Amino acid sequence: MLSLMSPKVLCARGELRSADLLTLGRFPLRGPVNQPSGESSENEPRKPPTASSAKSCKLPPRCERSGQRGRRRMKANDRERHRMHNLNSALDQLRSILPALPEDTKLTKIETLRFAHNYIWALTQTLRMADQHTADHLPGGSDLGSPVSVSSAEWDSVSPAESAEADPRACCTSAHDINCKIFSRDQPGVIPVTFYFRSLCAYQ
DNA sequence: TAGGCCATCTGGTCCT
DNA sequence: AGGACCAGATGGCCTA
Repeated sequence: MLSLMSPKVLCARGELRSADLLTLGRFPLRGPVNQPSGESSENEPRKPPTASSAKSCKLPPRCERSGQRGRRRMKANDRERHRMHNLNSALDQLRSILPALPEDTKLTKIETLRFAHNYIWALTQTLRMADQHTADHLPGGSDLGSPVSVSSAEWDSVSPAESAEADPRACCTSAHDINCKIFSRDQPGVIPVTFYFRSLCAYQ
């Protein structure tokens, strides 16, 4: 049974560390997320800012502006709003494919990007270790160039208690772990390779 | 109440 | 000229 533990790095929120593997910034996250993905409150138009909220500029506030310049500015604002909505939609799509998040939580933008980065890194490591496993166990030596031996990798969240059982080194009860089981086309069942990725500090 | 996160407005810059 | 992109500023909302 192979087991890979990321180095546990205790750090205050906001510190950036590169040592952690697949990590989430915090659990629980902010309060319940009511809107489904794609209809988040982020996309709800907010109240227009007051005149004082407009950057202290030499121009009069929007409501007082007219003419071609004002119309251009309003069009540009609309485009910018639309652009940011598209960006948020893409972030929502990214959130939706990240694994094992509690349903009532929502990653912030920066957490989403960091988690995605770490997730990709972890999947890369998964494939690498699966190849190594195949090379070690199949007759005829290594076949490091063929990741096809792995048909899927299943990711679950593991409660802190479970993870502590699975790995007595797990000591941070505030963290959730991501458990990855590698399935193989070559062998029925589960290759006994399990990763426990600490989810304590997402920052790097 | 302070701090984090966010949407929005805005002007500047670059590109087509 | 107009659109895309960016970063700064601002205020609202929410949570600890």
